[in-house]
Amino acid sequence: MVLQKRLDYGFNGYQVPPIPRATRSVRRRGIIRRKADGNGTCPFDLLATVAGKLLGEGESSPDSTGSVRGEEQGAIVKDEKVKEAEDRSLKEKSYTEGCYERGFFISELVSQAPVVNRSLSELPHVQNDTISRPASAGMSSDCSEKLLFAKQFVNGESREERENFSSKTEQEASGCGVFSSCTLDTENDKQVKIEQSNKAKVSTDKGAAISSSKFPDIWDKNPSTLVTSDESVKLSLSTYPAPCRSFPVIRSDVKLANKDDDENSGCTQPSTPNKASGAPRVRDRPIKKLLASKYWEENLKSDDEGHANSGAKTMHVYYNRNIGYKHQRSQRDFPFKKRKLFKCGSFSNSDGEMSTDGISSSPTNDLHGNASGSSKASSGGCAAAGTSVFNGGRAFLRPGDSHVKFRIKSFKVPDLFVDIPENATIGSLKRTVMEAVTAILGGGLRIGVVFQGKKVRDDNKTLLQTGISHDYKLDALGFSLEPNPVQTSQPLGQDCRSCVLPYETPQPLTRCPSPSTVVHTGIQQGRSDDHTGTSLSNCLESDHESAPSPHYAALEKISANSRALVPLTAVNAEALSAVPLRKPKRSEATQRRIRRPFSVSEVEALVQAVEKLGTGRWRDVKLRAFDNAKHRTYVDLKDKWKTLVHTARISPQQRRGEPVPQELLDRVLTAHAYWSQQQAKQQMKQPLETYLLL
DNA sequence: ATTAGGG
DNA sequence: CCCTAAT
Repeated sequence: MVLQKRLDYGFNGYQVPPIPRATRSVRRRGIIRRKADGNGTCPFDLLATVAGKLLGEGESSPDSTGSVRGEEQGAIVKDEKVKEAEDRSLKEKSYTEGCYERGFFISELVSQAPVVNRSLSELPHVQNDTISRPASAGMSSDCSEKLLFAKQFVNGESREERENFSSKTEQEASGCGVFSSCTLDTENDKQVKIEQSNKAKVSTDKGAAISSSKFPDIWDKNPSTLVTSDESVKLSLSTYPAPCRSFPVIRSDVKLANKDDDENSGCTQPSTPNKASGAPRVRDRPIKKLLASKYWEENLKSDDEGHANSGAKTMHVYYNRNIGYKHQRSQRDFPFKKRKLFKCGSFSNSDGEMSTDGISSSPTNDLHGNASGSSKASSGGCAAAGTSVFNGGRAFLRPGDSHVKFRIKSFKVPDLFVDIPENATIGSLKRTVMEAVTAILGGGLRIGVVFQGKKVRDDNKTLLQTGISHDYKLDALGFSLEPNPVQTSQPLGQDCRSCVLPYETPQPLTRCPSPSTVVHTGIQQGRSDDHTGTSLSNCLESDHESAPSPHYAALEKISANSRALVPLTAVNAEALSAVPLRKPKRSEATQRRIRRPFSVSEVEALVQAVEKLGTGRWRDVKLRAFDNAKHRTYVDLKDKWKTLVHTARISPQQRRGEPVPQELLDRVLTAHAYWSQQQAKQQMKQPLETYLLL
């Protein structure tokens, strides 16, 4: 009967009808786990929150299970697969002739071989095994012959997967590409430029190019399988140049700049759509984020003009990425719209300072008065949120004013390590960087205060006692963002205790001028700080997710009057609480995964798999065609199929996105119809059997 | 963990 | 894509 049906259908690619599997020996793999939640345990949660919001939500989801899970797990799974395969072969009973012609299978195996540049000829054992594998005895049904073939097929399949694995691991092991060089402007450059021309025209580093290894187009070679090399590029991101440094320098030379001149730069600019993702060739491979270790370096003193000062110190802190990540997650539920509102996507810093400089001079409106002046700074800060060190600050002093006012110019990003496949899209790269940065901030930050080259550890000291008065020496005060000790596995060498809480200011709509945050990418070997690499802008223009709210610029304000920072702290906390600060609450907040449109190649693979396996076996489909696409879960595949069917039914005019070849859509409809029918049949038989049993 | 469907 | 209910 089944056979008849099948023949009627005339499609010989279908394999077997869905068979309920009582037991699964193979589990998970590539399943995206979300809902990582972490509680803000750091004392400076506030700051972390702020920073996180500034950054906006991190893009990529933690779908990558990491590159570590190579061979070891692979080996395990292999066996399981074989087991399952055999297991299944014994269970599946309704087979149809057409499918089991050896030729068919063999060719299938060949065409589906996940190994990019291999053919069966190179893998004799596979072929042999596939063909000569003896059928296991113990079949009870009368379709032993069919089972035999089925088994062969299944075995072949598992073989295929084995091969898949080995090749994968191989490539994983050796596929560490390297970005050769990138360039971009340094912040210092910008600063200089800005200083020179009041116009604050900043050359963005958008041009930063990743001149690097070719982006192998694996797709072309084997479009039907989603297996690609696992070559990945590891980027070491750090501030440029070299170890991030720069403490903000409080300066008295307040400059006013044309506010509008720089508004067009940076993230407000329309970004080039990330077409790459749609292209079949560019595989949105899981991004392996190896942000395991982060280095926080800071050199004390050195103003943003590039004047290196003496007394430079460097501090390395081992930063636990996982923890940071959790926090990152927890911050993600920040209202998307909010982020959009403020088109502040970059970590740029040049703008704010220059432009507004609305020096809030009024001694009285510490909070509101500053809002105007600081707001801008905030924007700058916001941009820089993902950084570890304040880059610059400005003091606004007024005679007779016992308050010390200043503004943080920017932050710099500490070293980050990113592991990303070569064929990843720029968009994903940006996302990754964003995530890295966010992770840091999410890990909890605290502020360190450096005065005259020394860390001020005593939080109880007053500014006056410390020497920070309205007539303190300029350039003597600095701030730093430091990893939270609570989250840090390694106590910072030079622990700094002092801190200043973030000062939140009402933020008018401002934008970030130029994506100046320079991310320094270098060849990452383990976690050596290699600063020879290149830099990239990590302004995620293409992804509107980069709209941190300027609200949270970690801007501190020091009042010479306030005995200590305590009073201010209270105020700040209060101010913050008034803002949509929902992070602490929804610690388990999850972020919506980034949208990753299926490429034609993927659709092709999906269709092919479904034709063979049918609908309703998404796990198998996943394993079969998307085993290496870690970001595609079976649910995704199912959803995609759903939309594909829908797409196929609507008129071409109504379709959106990357057009799917009509041919594929036709196959979708055909397969869908077929399997729907099968399913219906299955349903029919069910009650019948039940009836017979009774 | 998977599947199926609605949102 | 997300979320859930039901397996």
